[in-house]
Amino acid sequence: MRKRVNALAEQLLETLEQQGYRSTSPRRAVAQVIANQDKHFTAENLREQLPSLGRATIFRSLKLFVETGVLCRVLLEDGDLHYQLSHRGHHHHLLCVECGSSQDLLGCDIEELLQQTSASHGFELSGHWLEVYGRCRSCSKSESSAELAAV
Amino acid sequence: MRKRVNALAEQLLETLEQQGYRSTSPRRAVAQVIANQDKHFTAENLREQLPSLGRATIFRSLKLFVETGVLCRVLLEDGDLHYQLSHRGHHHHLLCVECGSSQDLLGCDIEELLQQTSASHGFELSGHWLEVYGRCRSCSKSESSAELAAV
DNA sequence: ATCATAAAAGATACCTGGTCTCATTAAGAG
DNA sequence: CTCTTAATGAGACCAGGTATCTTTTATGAT
Ligand SMILES: [Mn+2]
Ligand SMILES: [Mn+2]
Ligand SMILES: [Zn+2]
Ligand SMILES: [Zn+2]
Repeated sequence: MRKRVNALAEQLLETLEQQGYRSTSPRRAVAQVIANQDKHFTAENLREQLPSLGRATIFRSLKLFVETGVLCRVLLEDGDLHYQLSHRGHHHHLLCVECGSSQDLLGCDIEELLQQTSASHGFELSGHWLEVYGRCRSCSKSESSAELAAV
Repeated sequence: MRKRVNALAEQLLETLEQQGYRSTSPRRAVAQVIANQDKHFTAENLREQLPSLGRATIFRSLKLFVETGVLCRVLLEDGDLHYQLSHRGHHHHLLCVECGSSQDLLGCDIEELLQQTSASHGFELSGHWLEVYGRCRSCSKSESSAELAAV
């Protein structure tokens, strides 16, 4: 599994290089860490794991990885902004309000619905932002077991 | 028109009172100002218009008006958070990226679509956040005229 | 009308997440 | 290997918002 992670980290760097950015050692370190992350994380989380990097560098590389499509931003229900490895291209997230896990919603089937609704308001659609909140499978499962136990 | 605004402002305050909050003079001032606003605005805008109020009071009353359903938050495409008089109940916004105007989208017809999609991922939907970006009727009109003119 | 009490205000310190500046370092193309 | 330019790190700064504490004020009970 370690090997896989390194492979992923290298892939992320390649994406940068392909877009003309240098592969510096801070960026390699950041790529390592985000490849290891299995949940969405904050800039602060990243900083804790890379205390030797300058703070500005952390923010700069986050921004860069977002711009190059490696990371995406995730808006939590409480308004907090997190980052997460991105499936390239437009997609949305199912965010579990219980355990904080997130699942990607790949096909964006609301686009055409939105298109219609917008048009009917004389509005020329150019984009949208959607986050979906709820309970993931395992959390709703354990909640129902808890309910049973409580009876 | 001034009379109407006052009527609106009073309505906003009544909403607070009905929910057990006191009608204080800072809150009356804030209600006046937000009733006068015809676009979404920031905490800072509010502060400029009410320089005599304490900064914390501005933020506290914004929060309160949001909680009581008088204001809603609007997430701009660049990530900025604005406030705006709210239609009560769940709704979304059509935000013009050109002129910054916003239009409410009242019927939330994506709910059932989302419900299905979530269910198919084993996800128990509890809420969502959606903002729609594009060009409003008058902006797309003037853009097409500009195009014609440029030929 | 007065009073007691709890809520709210205001000043101000603090916090989080992020940008700017500027001097220094290091990729990487030639 | 050298040169150029991008990138880094330190640190000041900024925006938006919260916490703490003391003083003020709205409101319900007398
Ligand atoms: Mn994503
Ligand atoms: Mn709204
Ligand atoms: Zn969960
Ligand atoms: Zn417009």
